[in-house]
Amino acid sequence: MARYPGLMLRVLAKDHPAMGPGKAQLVALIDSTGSISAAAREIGMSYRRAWQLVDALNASFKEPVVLTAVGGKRGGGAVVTEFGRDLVARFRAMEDKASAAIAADVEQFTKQLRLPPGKSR
Amino acid sequence: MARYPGLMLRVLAKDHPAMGPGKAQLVALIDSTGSISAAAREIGMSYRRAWQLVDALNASFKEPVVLTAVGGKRGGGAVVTEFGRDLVARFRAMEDKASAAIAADVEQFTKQLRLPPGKSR
DNA sequence: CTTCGTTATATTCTGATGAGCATAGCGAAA
DNA sequence: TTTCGCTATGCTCATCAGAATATAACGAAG
Repeated sequence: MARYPGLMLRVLAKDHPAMGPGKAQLVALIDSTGSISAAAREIGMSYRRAWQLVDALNASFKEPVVLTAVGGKRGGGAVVTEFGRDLVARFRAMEDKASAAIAADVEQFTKQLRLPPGKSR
Repeated sequence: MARYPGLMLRVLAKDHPAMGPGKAQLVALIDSTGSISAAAREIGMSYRRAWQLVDALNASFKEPVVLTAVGGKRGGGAVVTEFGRDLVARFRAMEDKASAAIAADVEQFTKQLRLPPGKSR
Protein backbone atom coordinates (compact mmCIF):
# COMPACT_ATOMS: atom_id res chain seq x y z
CA MET A 1 0.00 0.00 0.00
CA ALA A 2 2.88 2.32 0.60
CA ARG A 3 3.76 3.52 -2.86
CA TYR A 4 7.06 4.91 -1.75
CA PRO A 5 9.64 2.80 0.00
CA GLY A 6 10.30 4.15 3.44
CA LEU A 7 7.83 6.98 3.28
CA MET A 8 4.26 7.54 4.34
CA LEU A 9 2.41 10.77 3.84
CA ARG A 10 -0.96 11.80 5.15
CA VAL A 11 -2.98 14.95 4.77
CA LEU A 12 -4.73 15.86 7.98
CA ALA A 13 -7.90 17.72 8.73
CA LYS A 14 -7.70 18.92 12.28
CA ASP A 15 -5.24 16.11 13.12
CA HIS A 16 -7.46 13.41 11.67
CA PRO A 17 -6.35 11.91 8.38
CA ALA A 18 -8.47 13.19 5.52
CA MET A 19 -6.43 11.64 2.73
CA GLY A 20 -3.76 8.98 2.75
CA PRO A 21 -2.35 6.16 0.63
CA GLY A 22 -5.24 3.82 1.44
CA LYS A 23 -8.04 6.16 0.49
CA ALA A 24 -6.20 7.26 -2.62
CA GLN A 25 -5.88 3.68 -3.76
CA LEU A 26 -9.51 2.96 -3.00
CA VAL A 27 -10.79 5.95 -4.93
CA ALA A 28 -8.56 5.08 -7.85
CA LEU A 29 -9.96 1.57 -7.93
CA ILE A 30 -13.53 2.81 -7.68
CA ASP A 31 -12.73 5.00 -10.63
CA SER A 32 -11.46 2.11 -12.71
CA THR A 33 -14.10 -0.42 -11.67
CA GLY A 34 -17.13 1.81 -11.33
CA SER A 35 -18.13 0.08 -8.12
CA ILE A 36 -17.32 0.33 -4.44
CA SER A 37 -17.74 -3.37 -3.89
CA ALA A 38 -15.57 -4.31 -6.85
CA ALA A 39 -12.85 -1.99 -5.63
CA ALA A 40 -13.11 -3.42 -2.13
CA ARG A 41 -12.90 -6.93 -3.49
CA GLU A 42 -9.70 -6.14 -5.34
CA ILE A 43 -7.98 -4.85 -2.24
CA GLY A 44 -9.38 -7.62 -0.09
CA MET A 45 -11.25 -5.09 1.99
CA SER A 46 -14.76 -5.61 3.31
CA TYR A 47 -17.44 -3.67 1.44
CA ARG A 48 -18.47 -2.24 4.76
CA ARG A 49 -15.12 -0.67 5.40
CA ALA A 50 -14.76 0.59 1.85
CA TRP A 51 -18.14 2.25 2.07
CA GLN A 52 -17.19 3.85 5.38
CA LEU A 53 -14.05 5.31 3.84
CA VAL A 54 -16.02 6.68 0.90
CA ASP A 55 -18.57 8.12 3.30
CA ALA A 56 -15.80 9.74 5.33
CA LEU A 57 -14.26 11.20 2.20
CA ASN A 58 -17.53 12.71 1.05
CA ALA A 59 -18.08 14.10 4.52
CA SER A 60 -14.56 15.50 4.79
CA PHE A 61 -14.62 17.61 1.66
CA LYS A 62 -16.92 20.38 0.60
CA GLU A 63 -17.49 18.73 -2.75
CA PRO A 64 -18.44 15.08 -3.21
CA VAL A 65 -15.64 12.70 -4.11
CA VAL A 66 -17.68 9.67 -5.09
CA LEU A 67 -21.26 9.61 -6.37
CA THR A 68 -23.29 6.46 -5.96
CA ALA A 69 -26.34 5.03 -7.66
CA VAL A 70 -28.47 2.27 -6.26
CA GLY A 71 -30.46 -0.26 -8.25
CA GLY A 72 -30.83 -0.33 -12.00
CA LYS A 73 -28.44 -1.64 -14.56
CA ARG A 74 -25.96 -3.99 -12.93
CA GLY A 75 -27.43 -3.19 -9.52
CA GLY A 76 -26.04 0.27 -9.25
CA GLY A 77 -22.55 1.64 -9.14
CA ALA A 78 -20.28 4.42 -8.11
CA VAL A 79 -18.47 7.08 -10.06
CA VAL A 80 -15.59 9.25 -8.98
CA THR A 81 -16.31 12.92 -9.52
CA GLU A 82 -13.94 15.14 -11.42
CA PHE A 83 -13.15 16.69 -8.08
CA GLY A 84 -12.32 13.29 -6.61
CA ARG A 85 -10.14 12.35 -9.52
CA ASP A 86 -8.30 15.61 -9.15
CA LEU A 87 -7.97 15.04 -5.42
CA VAL A 88 -6.24 11.72 -5.91
CA ALA A 89 -4.02 13.08 -8.63
CA ARG A 90 -2.97 15.94 -6.44
CA PHE A 91 -2.34 13.69 -3.47
CA ARG A 92 -0.10 11.48 -5.56
CA ALA A 93 1.69 14.51 -6.86
CA MET A 94 2.28 15.50 -3.27
CA GLU A 95 3.71 12.07 -2.55
CA ASP A 96 6.00 12.51 -5.52
CA LYS A 97 7.20 15.91 -4.44
CA ALA A 98 7.69 14.97 -0.82
CA SER A 99 9.44 11.77 -1.77
CA ALA A 100 11.78 13.57 -4.11
CA ALA A 101 12.50 16.27 -1.56
CA ILE A 102 13.70 13.84 1.07
CA ALA A 103 14.84 10.88 -0.99
CA ALA A 104 18.45 11.24 0.10
CA ASP A 105 17.51 11.43 3.77
CA VAL A 106 15.23 8.43 3.49
CA GLU A 107 17.99 6.41 1.97
CA GLN A 108 20.36 7.33 4.78
CA PHE A 109 17.69 6.35 7.28
CA THR A 110 17.08 2.98 5.74
CA LYS A 111 20.77 2.27 5.67
CA GLN A 112 20.87 2.71 9.41
CA LEU A 113 17.91 0.42 9.99
CA ARG A 114 18.37 -3.05 11.31
CA LEU A 115 16.06 -5.05 9.09
CA PRO A 116 16.69 -8.73 9.90
CA PRO A 117 14.93 -9.56 13.15
CA GLY A 118 14.18 -5.98 14.05
CA LYS A 119 10.67 -5.37 15.16
CA SER A 120 9.45 -1.83 14.90
CA ARG A 121 6.99 0.80 16.05
CA MET B 1 1.81 16.41 18.17
CA ALA B 2 1.67 17.16 14.49
CA ARG B 3 4.27 19.86 14.06
CA TYR B 4 3.03 20.80 10.64
CA PRO B 5 -0.55 21.80 9.97
CA GLY B 6 -2.16 19.36 7.61
CA LEU B 7 0.81 17.11 7.20
CA MET B 8 2.03 13.91 8.77
CA LEU B 9 5.23 12.18 7.77
CA ARG B 10 6.51 8.80 8.81
CA VAL B 11 9.63 6.88 7.93
CA LEU B 12 8.89 3.23 7.44
CA ALA B 13 10.97 0.13 7.90
CA LYS B 14 9.33 -2.60 5.90
CA ASP B 15 5.96 -0.81 6.11
CA HIS B 16 6.13 -0.47 9.87
CA PRO B 17 6.81 3.00 11.21
CA ALA B 18 10.38 3.34 12.45
CA MET B 19 10.29 7.05 13.08
CA GLY B 20 7.44 9.51 13.29
CA PRO B 21 6.41 12.72 15.02
CA GLY B 22 5.63 10.96 18.30
CA LYS B 23 8.93 9.16 18.68
CA ALA B 24 10.83 12.26 17.62
CA GLN B 25 9.14 14.28 20.33
CA LEU B 26 9.73 11.60 22.92
CA VAL B 27 13.44 11.31 22.17
CA ALA B 28 13.79 15.06 22.23
CA LEU B 29 12.19 15.19 25.67
CA ILE B 30 14.35 12.36 26.96
CA ASP B 31 17.29 14.37 25.74
CA SER B 32 16.23 17.46 27.62
CA THR B 33 15.07 15.73 30.80
CA GLY B 34 17.59 12.90 31.02
CA SER B 35 14.85 10.45 31.94
CA ILE B 36 12.32 8.30 30.18
CA SER B 37 9.77 8.66 32.93
CA ALA B 38 10.16 12.43 33.10
CA ALA B 39 9.69 12.68 29.35
CA ALA B 40 6.64 10.45 29.51
CA ARG B 41 5.19 12.55 32.29
CA GLU B 42 5.53 15.69 30.24
CA ILE B 43 3.64 14.27 27.31
CA GLY B 44 1.09 12.60 29.55
CA MET B 45 2.16 9.21 28.30
CA SER B 46 2.46 6.15 30.51
CA TYR B 47 6.02 5.19 31.38
CA ARG B 48 5.29 1.76 30.01
CA ARG B 49 4.44 3.05 26.58
CA ALA B 50 7.37 5.42 26.50
CA TRP B 51 9.72 2.62 27.41
CA GLN B 52 8.22 0.44 24.68
CA LEU B 53 8.81 3.15 22.11
CA VAL B 54 12.41 3.58 23.23
CA ASP B 55 12.89 -0.17 23.11
CA ALA B 56 11.45 -0.30 19.62
CA LEU B 57 13.72 2.53 18.51
CA ASN B 58 16.81 0.80 19.82
CA ALA B 59 15.70 -2.41 18.16
CA SER B 60 14.93 -0.71 14.84
CA PHE B 61 18.28 0.88 14.28
CA LYS B 62 21.73 -0.63 14.07
CA GLU B 63 23.06 1.85 16.60
CA PRO B 64 21.42 2.58 19.94
CA VAL B 65 19.28 5.71 20.15
CA VAL B 66 18.84 5.93 23.91
CA LEU B 67 21.14 4.53 26.58
CA THR B 68 19.72 3.81 30.00
CA ALA B 69 21.20 3.40 33.45
CA VAL B 70 19.43 1.82 36.34
CA GLY B 71 19.94 2.62 40.01
CA GLY B 72 22.46 5.04 41.36
CA LYS B 73 22.25 8.78 41.58
CA ARG B 74 18.66 9.88 41.28
CA GLY B 75 17.63 6.31 40.60
CA GLY B 76 19.09 6.09 37.17
CA GLY B 77 18.41 7.88 33.94
CA ALA B 78 18.55 7.85 30.20
CA VAL B 79 20.70 9.68 27.71
CA VAL B 80 20.17 10.16 24.02
CA THR B 81 23.17 9.07 22.00
CA GLU B 82 24.77 11.31 19.47
CA PHE B 83 23.29 9.01 16.87
CA GLY B 84 19.84 9.45 18.36
CA ARG B 85 20.16 13.21 18.49
CA ASP B 86 21.20 13.21 14.88
CA LEU B 87 18.33 10.93 13.99
CA VAL B 88 15.78 13.31 15.42
CA ALA B 89 17.42 16.31 13.82
CA ARG B 90 17.41 14.62 10.46
CA PHE B 91 13.81 13.54 10.82
CA ARG B 92 12.76 17.10 11.61
CA ALA B 93 14.75 18.32 8.66
CA MET B 94 12.84 15.86 6.54
CA GLU B 95 9.57 17.20 7.89
CA ASP B 96 10.74 20.68 6.99
CA LYS B 97 11.72 19.74 3.47
CA ALA B 98 8.61 17.74 2.77
CA SER B 99 6.40 20.40 4.24
CA ALA B 100 8.02 23.09 2.16
CA ALA B 101 7.83 20.98 -0.99
CA ILE B 102 4.08 20.52 -0.77
CA ALA B 103 2.99 23.55 1.22
CA ALA B 104 0.99 24.98 -1.64
CA ASP B 105 -0.80 21.69 -2.26
CA VAL B 106 -1.59 21.27 1.42
CA GLU B 107 -3.12 24.70 1.54
CA GLN B 108 -5.30 23.95 -1.45
CA PHE B 109 -6.39 20.71 0.21
CA THR B 110 -7.32 22.36 3.46
CA LYS B 111 -9.33 24.99 1.61
CA GLN B 112 -11.44 22.25 0.16
CA LEU B 113 -12.03 20.57 3.48
CA ARG B 114 -15.30 20.89 5.27
CA LEU B 115 -14.20 21.57 8.84
CA PRO B 116 -17.35 22.51 10.80
CA PRO B 117 -19.31 19.36 11.55
CA GLY B 118 -17.38 17.15 9.18
CA LYS B 119 -16.07 14.01 10.66
CA SER B 120 -12.99 12.63 9.03
CA ARG B 121 -10.65 9.63 8.96
C1' DC C 1 22.00 -0.40 55.50
C1' DT C 2 18.06 2.40 54.44
C1' DT C 3 16.08 5.49 51.33
C1' DC C 4 14.91 7.04 46.82
C1' DG C 5 13.77 7.60 41.93
C1' DT C 6 14.37 5.26 38.03
C1' DT C 7 14.65 1.40 34.68
C1' DA C 8 12.59 -2.96 33.41
C1' DT C 9 8.78 -6.30 33.02
C1' DA C 10 4.69 -9.10 33.78
C1' DT C 11 -0.23 -9.10 34.24
C1' DT C 12 -4.76 -7.60 33.82
C1' DC C 13 -8.43 -4.53 32.19
C1' DT C 14 -10.70 -1.86 28.98
C1' DG C 15 -11.84 0.84 24.91
C1' DA C 16 -11.46 1.21 20.09
C1' DT C 17 -11.24 -0.68 15.62
C1' DG C 18 -12.23 -3.55 12.09
C1' DA C 19 -14.22 -8.11 10.38
C1' DG C 20 -18.02 -10.63 9.62
C1' DC C 21 -22.70 -11.44 9.09
C1' DA C 22 -27.39 -10.00 8.15
C1' DT C 23 -30.81 -7.46 5.84
C1' DA C 24 -33.27 -3.97 3.42
C1' DG C 25 -34.03 -1.23 -0.70
C1' DC C 26 -33.45 -0.08 -5.31
C1' DG C 27 -34.35 -0.08 -10.41
C1' DA C 28 -33.12 -1.78 -15.08
C1' DA C 29 -33.52 -5.72 -17.75
C1' DA C 30 -35.21 -10.03 -18.88
C1' DT D 1 -43.15 -9.47 -11.87
C1' DT D 2 -38.98 -11.85 -10.98
C1' DT D 3 -34.16 -11.68 -10.94
C1' DC D 4 -29.74 -9.63 -10.06
C1' DG D 5 -25.88 -7.00 -8.26
C1' DC D 6 -24.95 -3.20 -5.83
C1' DT D 7 -25.64 0.51 -2.29
C1' DA D 8 -26.75 1.31 2.48
C1' DT D 9 -26.72 0.33 7.28
C1' DG D 10 -27.31 -2.15 11.68
C1' DC D 11 -25.43 -5.55 14.96
C1' DT D 12 -22.22 -8.73 17.03
C1' DC D 13 -17.72 -10.63 17.83
C1' DA D 14 -12.82 -10.95 17.80
C1' DT D 15 -8.68 -8.77 17.98
C1' DC D 16 -5.39 -5.42 19.32
C1' DA D 17 -3.36 -1.27 21.55
C1' DG D 18 -2.85 1.21 25.27
C1' DA D 19 -3.87 2.19 30.29
C1' DA D 20 -3.50 0.84 34.69
C1' DT D 21 -1.40 -1.67 38.20
C1' DA D 22 2.09 -4.29 40.49
C1' DT D 23 6.80 -5.61 41.41
C1' DA D 24 11.54 -6.41 41.10
C1' DA D 25 16.18 -4.74 40.73
C1' DC D 26 19.55 -1.39 40.96
C1' DG D 27 23.18 1.64 42.98
C1' DA D 28 24.60 6.22 44.68
C1' DA D 29 23.87 9.07 48.61
C1' DG D 30 22.92 9.92 53.10
